[in-house]
Amino acid sequence: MERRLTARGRERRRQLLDFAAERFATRGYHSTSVTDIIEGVGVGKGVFYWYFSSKEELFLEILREAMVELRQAQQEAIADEPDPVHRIEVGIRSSLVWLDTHRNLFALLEFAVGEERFGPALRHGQKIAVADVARQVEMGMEQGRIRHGNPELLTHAILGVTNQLTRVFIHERGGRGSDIADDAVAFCLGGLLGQDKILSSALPHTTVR
Amino acid sequence: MERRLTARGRERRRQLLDFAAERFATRGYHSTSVTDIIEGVGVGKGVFYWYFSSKEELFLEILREAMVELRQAQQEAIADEPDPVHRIEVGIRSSLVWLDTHRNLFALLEFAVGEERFGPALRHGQKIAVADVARQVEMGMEQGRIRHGNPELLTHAILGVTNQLTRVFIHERGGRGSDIADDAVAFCLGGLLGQDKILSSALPHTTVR
Amino acid sequence: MERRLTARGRERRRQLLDFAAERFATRGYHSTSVTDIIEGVGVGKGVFYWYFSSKEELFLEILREAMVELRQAQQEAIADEPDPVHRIEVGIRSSLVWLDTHRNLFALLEFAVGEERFGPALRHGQKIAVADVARQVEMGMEQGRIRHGNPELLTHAILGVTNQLTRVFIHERGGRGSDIADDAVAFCLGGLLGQDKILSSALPHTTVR
Amino acid sequence: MERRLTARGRERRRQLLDFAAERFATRGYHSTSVTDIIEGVGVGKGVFYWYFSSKEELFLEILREAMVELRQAQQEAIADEPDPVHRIEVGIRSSLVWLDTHRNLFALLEFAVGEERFGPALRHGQKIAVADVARQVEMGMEQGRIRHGNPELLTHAILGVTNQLTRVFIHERGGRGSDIADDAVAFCLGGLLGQDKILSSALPHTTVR
DNA sequence: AATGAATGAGCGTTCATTCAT
DNA sequence: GATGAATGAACGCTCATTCAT
Repeated sequence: MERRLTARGRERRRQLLDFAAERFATRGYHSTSVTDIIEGVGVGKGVFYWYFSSKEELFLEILREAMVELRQAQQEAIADEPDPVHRIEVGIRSSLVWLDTHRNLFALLEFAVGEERFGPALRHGQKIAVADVARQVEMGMEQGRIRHGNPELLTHAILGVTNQLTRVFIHERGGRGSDIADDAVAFCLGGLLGQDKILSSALPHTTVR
Repeated sequence: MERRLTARGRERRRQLLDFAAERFATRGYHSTSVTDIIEGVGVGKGVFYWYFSSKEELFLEILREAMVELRQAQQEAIADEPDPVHRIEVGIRSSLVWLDTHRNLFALLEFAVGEERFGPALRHGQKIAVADVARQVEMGMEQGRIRHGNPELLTHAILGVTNQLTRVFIHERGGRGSDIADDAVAFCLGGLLGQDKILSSALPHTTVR
Repeated sequence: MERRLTARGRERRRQLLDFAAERFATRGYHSTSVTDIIEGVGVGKGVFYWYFSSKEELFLEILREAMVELRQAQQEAIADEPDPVHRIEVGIRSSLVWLDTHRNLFALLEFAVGEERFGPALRHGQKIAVADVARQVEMGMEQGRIRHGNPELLTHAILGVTNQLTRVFIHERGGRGSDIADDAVAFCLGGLLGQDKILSSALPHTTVR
Repeated sequence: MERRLTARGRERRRQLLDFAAERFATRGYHSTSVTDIIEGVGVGKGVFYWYFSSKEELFLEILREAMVELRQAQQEAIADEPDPVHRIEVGIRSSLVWLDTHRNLFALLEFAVGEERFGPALRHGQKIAVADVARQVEMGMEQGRIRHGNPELLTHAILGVTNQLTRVFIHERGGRGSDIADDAVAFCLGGLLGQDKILSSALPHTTVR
């Protein structure tokens, strides 16, 4: 599959990638057949397998590209920020904006989470993204700005917030990323900075079934 | 499908439901065929279609049951709690415990999120669960215990945290729900109670690409 | 694939087996598609895969049956013969007769020889058949009726003669097995009984490029 | 296809022929794609179709060359032999040696036997080879050295012996051609020279099912 | 003489669903 | 209630061949 492509070839590949991403996002991976894709692009079956070794590989390629792009957006956004807490905030905001402008890719990421096959690739990408943020969290802790805790876990909590808000308020309800950014940031920073005393589990009457 | 079932019939139905849930969770929805299920239970094809009109309906049934059970667990847990903030905390803890003891069902919920077909049913169930919690959040606001904001959005933020932590620390890494409960609660309550001043977006140099 | 079949099922299976054997023999394995077979029998695709796990398995099944049948014919033919040399002769004759009445199966065996995939099954079957004959050859040697030599090699020589004569005079030219039986037997017995002195390689002027 | 080739062109053609022969022999005709061949040689698709009109034609070309070479080896070997029986013996020996040193081509011949498409070409080549030997057999009969019979049939019997021994002892078991030559010659000459009296079919109790 | 891109019929196989018994 | 058999559309994929450059 290490194929040297001409300019025309790269263009075709892009066409397939873009059309497929759109289809996968709107119709789902399983409901989108290779035939759908090549008919949509207007080429023969062979073309598809000239550029991709399988439907699965195509999907993985889209997934990888999406994760790389999202990370780049985050990196560029925080590049000029020296303060770790600001960096986290700016990272959250830039993520929401990117996920807003690339809604179809968010749908793909959502789908991939629930699929055994794509889990590894997704976890790999997420590991990198999480490490980026966790480093800021750790720095914040060292500076006494963020309460003591497990940086990785806190990072996942942030990720959970941004993903869920994106899913519900942007993806399902068609809202704008910038509209929920303030709330997302407020909740996450509250979760990071908040004091331990708010934890009520010390109270004697708390029980869990 | 409104079928009056005998005791034996209900048992058969249960068998199919349980076996299918296990298979769907471990092997995935698409990789589990109706044939797999009926062979696993040891019955003929006709039996399957006697109890369920389609594979999809079977899955939806499992999904509905799971969501009802999760809600029941939460309701029972908070029944004795008068304080809204405590209720939220207890709700988070009971969710994590339930998701821990029903890992296979969590996998199903995860899968369903990414599938166009099961989105509506999932959103319907989630709507109810969210309304439950949002009521507590609202009450907390009225009592001045929780900072002002959109209760539904805050509830989704909580949901995002619990789901993500469950996915990563319980489902992927095989941890125990009770081990991450303190962190989840601390983050969420911090996010709910934290003051607005922590929001740094007021600072002049903050920009988002 | 260990499927309990009803009478009707066994009949269907037989239909598929017989039709496929005929097609494979006349048109070749690769040129006969699963679609050809099911259309020929007049059933749906699913039926094929209900009875056979793959086209390859179907072919192997036909192959196995053929080899078992051929061996049975030989065994029955020599059952009443006490003399090893007579047994060999009768074995040759019965083989030719069987290959004559089952020309399509001979074509399949011929094809299978040249195919990597079916080699093992074929060699397994041939091993058994060869062992049967080699035992007679050995006995003949012990009785001083057959010249000393490697029984297995001599058996393969016999096999080579019968196969080649079948291929050319029965299969290609449509002759009758009984018509060439005398010649085949004469040649093979000559090869088995002939004295060593006929080997001229001792002569000084014999050279091989 | 009657193309006037430059020296470089002939070289390319040879490269394709040799590489393809090797592949066909080791991987099989159907499992070797045109793409495999051109990638193995390191040229583009167009090159292939510049030298050969189809994959089938390429195979036929390899087949023809192999048969011509084998015949040449035999002819050269017997050139200095005046005695027909010696000629047959030397022919058998030289065949075994050639098939030993060209094992991959033997595999191709074996494959071609079972394929409808290549049968005619193979039969044509074999016809020539058989005629060569049959002439010697006939001469041997005229000289009273070989028992009376159908020269062509006896030639095919010889062919059957050499082919089967080559297949089993050289091709399958990796033995050396010269090691089985004595046995092959002994068996064949025995078959040719042996008296009619060894034919036991005259005995009253011989029956064939 | 040579290339990479494109074609598209055809392949073997799967599987949710229906049917006859 | 239950069975095994049957259906057939659809799938992902292959590959000999052709084409434009």
